[in-house]
Amino acid sequence: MTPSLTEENYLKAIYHLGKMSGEKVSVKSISNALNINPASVIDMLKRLTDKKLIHYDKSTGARLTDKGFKTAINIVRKHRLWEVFLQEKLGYNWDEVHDMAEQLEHIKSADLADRLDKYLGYPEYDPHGDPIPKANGQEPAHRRITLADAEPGKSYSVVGVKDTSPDFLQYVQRLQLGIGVKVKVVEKIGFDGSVVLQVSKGEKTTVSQKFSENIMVA
Amino acid sequence: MTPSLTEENYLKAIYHLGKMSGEKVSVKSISNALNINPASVIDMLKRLTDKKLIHYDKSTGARLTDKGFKTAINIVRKHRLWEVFLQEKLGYNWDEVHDMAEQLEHIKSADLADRLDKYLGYPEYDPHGDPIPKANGQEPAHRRITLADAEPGKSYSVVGVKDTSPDFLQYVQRLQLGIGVKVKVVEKIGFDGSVVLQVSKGEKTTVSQKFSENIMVA
DNA sequence: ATAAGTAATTAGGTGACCCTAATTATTAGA
DNA sequence: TCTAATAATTAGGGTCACCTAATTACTTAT
Repeated sequence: MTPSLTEENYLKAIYHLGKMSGEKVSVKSISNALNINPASVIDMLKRLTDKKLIHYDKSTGARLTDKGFKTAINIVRKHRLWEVFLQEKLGYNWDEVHDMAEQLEHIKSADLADRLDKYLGYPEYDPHGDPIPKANGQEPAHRRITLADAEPGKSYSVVGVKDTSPDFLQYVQRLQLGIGVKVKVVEKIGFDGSVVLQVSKGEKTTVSQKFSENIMVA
Repeated sequence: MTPSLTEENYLKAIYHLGKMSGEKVSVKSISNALNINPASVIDMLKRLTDKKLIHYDKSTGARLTDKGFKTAINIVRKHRLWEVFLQEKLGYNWDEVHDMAEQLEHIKSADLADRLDKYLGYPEYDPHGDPIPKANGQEPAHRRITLADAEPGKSYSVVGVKDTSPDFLQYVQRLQLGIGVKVKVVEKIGFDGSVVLQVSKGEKTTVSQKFSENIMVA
């Protein structure tokens, strides 16, 4: 049976949580990510287990099976392709595409993603700088660090963000930190981890550690 | 409250049924159109009535309220715009776009349809020859008759189809009856209503009355 | 006018997904 | 180590959107 929209969202969440922190994907973390009550999450984990899309064990958390992984990576692929479409073809901004892509990623069709991929010229990254998985499920390698881990004195290119909340994305835009924008790390303040930046030959700005941890650079 | 996906599908069905036959939209007709049990249809008609999206009365059938009409026409608009996109931009065939558009029409966004419309160059008709409602809800007028009502001896242009089942659409393609294709009505058989056609200077073919009732020409 | 068919409706379920409240495990701090 | 906090789970519901079976209301043909 093809997974329901809701099941797809759980699989995607488990995929993201599993890769972002090597740690176990707990009921709590899923509950937080999807804003769903822990009791309901347990419900769903049972169903996903029955459908052999995940393995679940209290102590090790949830892990995607092969089948579950294929489903999840496919959704991620579609999400990111649609994001590229919305930005490149329809002219949306960086911070406007997420919600629509969240819906578009669930469109079912044998080859829509592949056609879209071709139409867009086989893009490697989405507007947030995240790599777009290939049709075969392979995710292009990408070596990225956050601004928090960047070396003072060096220059980097912005390749993406971690946080995707409107608040954050709007602040990012105000700082002119688009994809591909050059950023020089002037200094790191030891006291609180703040980072002093120079954005594309402009003035110096200081951002918090929390902020810097959410900007991906390469 | 914004209507659920299911509610949207009911509204769309009521819209189509209401316009195709000036007759009343009965429980039975909705049940047939959506392949849903009459009892369930009643359920839903109650809910749609509560939400003031339709008026329902056994003797007059279901009718869309202003609010319901706006919702329905918007879905139709999105459906047809997406069909154009799938054919024009992604290279799908006439008979492949329906199922995907059926899903895409439910994507929620303040201005996605308008951006798509602009991107596609404000098309007037979708690949089936059906008119695309404008953003303000106005449907471009179009004078079309079915092949069954066409006059023997005259030539017409195919502008669309009524049926959208794969079986039908594939047969249409086999007969080379694309949008804009010229068709000469050679003769009508009185006995069973069959129609003898000549498709774009090709050979003569005979089609059933049932078939001819589903081909729109102008 | 009445019987037979068809349409509409009611009653009583079901499964998917969600919730709250209560309970049991687990983990961490004094 | 024992207690307090946190996480996981169970029990019991709720809503949406569907179903079957039974009943009631129309229509139509004789």
